[in-house]
Amino acid sequence: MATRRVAPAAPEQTWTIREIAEEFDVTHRTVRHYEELGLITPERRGTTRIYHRRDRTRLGLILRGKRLGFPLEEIRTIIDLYDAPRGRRSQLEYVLAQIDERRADLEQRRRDLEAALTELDRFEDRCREDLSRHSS
Amino acid sequence: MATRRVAPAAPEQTWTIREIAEEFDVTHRTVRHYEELGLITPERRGTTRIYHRRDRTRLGLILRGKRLGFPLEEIRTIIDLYDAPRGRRSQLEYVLAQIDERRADLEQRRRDLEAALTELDRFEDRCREDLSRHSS
DNA sequence: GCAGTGCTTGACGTTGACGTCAACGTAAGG
DNA sequence: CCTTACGTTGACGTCAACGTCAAGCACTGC
Repeated sequence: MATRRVAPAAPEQTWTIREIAEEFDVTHRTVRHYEELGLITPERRGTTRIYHRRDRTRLGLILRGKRLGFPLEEIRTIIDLYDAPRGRRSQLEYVLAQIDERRADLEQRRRDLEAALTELDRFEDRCREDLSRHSS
Repeated sequence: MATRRVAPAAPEQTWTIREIAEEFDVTHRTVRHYEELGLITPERRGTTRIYHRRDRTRLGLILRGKRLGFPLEEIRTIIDLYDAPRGRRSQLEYVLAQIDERRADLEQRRRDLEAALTELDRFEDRCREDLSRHSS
């Protein structure tokens, strides 16, 4: 495998709490709450929080997890999984087992989702039939 | 369309609160809570609650909605939609509009879900690569 | 007839996920 | 130098979704 060339230390872009909060359409209180629970750990310049791309990525994962109905504690274990050490074989196997659990969970949700959409479609068909009878 | 023959008033099966709670693997307190919020309205024989097939169907919808991460109040508006009066044309059109909103919501969740599953797959691939390097 | 067992209604407690102050630090502009 | 804007840390409030008693009725079996 070819070795990658590293960019010459471009001054990485950072964000303030207000900026990422507005960008993701949450309040700064929400962002701080996630930090209290250990879901994001922004850099500190003195006392001020500095957010990097990594933090933005994590915030995106958190909010998607929320839209899917996962509790924050569970979300933490999930995104921590992506950053978990995978050096030793046993660690890797643990991570792979966790992945399987996660997938099973997500696939259950997918089944629920497909069922809900199917029912919704059938219901719409019935309504449209009723509507056409009105017109005739 | 042919008229349907109605079954000769078979003694419809009913359930007690304990029975449906166990069947759906929730506590009776949960079932009562859903009733307090108006999500199910079991028959009353004296003071005792009697659950019919209709209530079981609704409970199933509620729990699926929960697995998909919907709040109970929203779930109520959804399942009420299925029982909403659709006699007048305006009512039908309202219901159809609601259906569209619901579908948009569900499809957003589906996108989130697919994205999460795709990322999980890619992550598993990386882990399996690491693992194979261990073995070599 | 009385003890269980199951069902009932309150009423209060708890947990998760933030909202909402209050009180203060700090860097920039007028 | 003083205001203004944005940042910070507590601490407490709130709302949803139940859990957890307590206390009582109603039928069943012995």
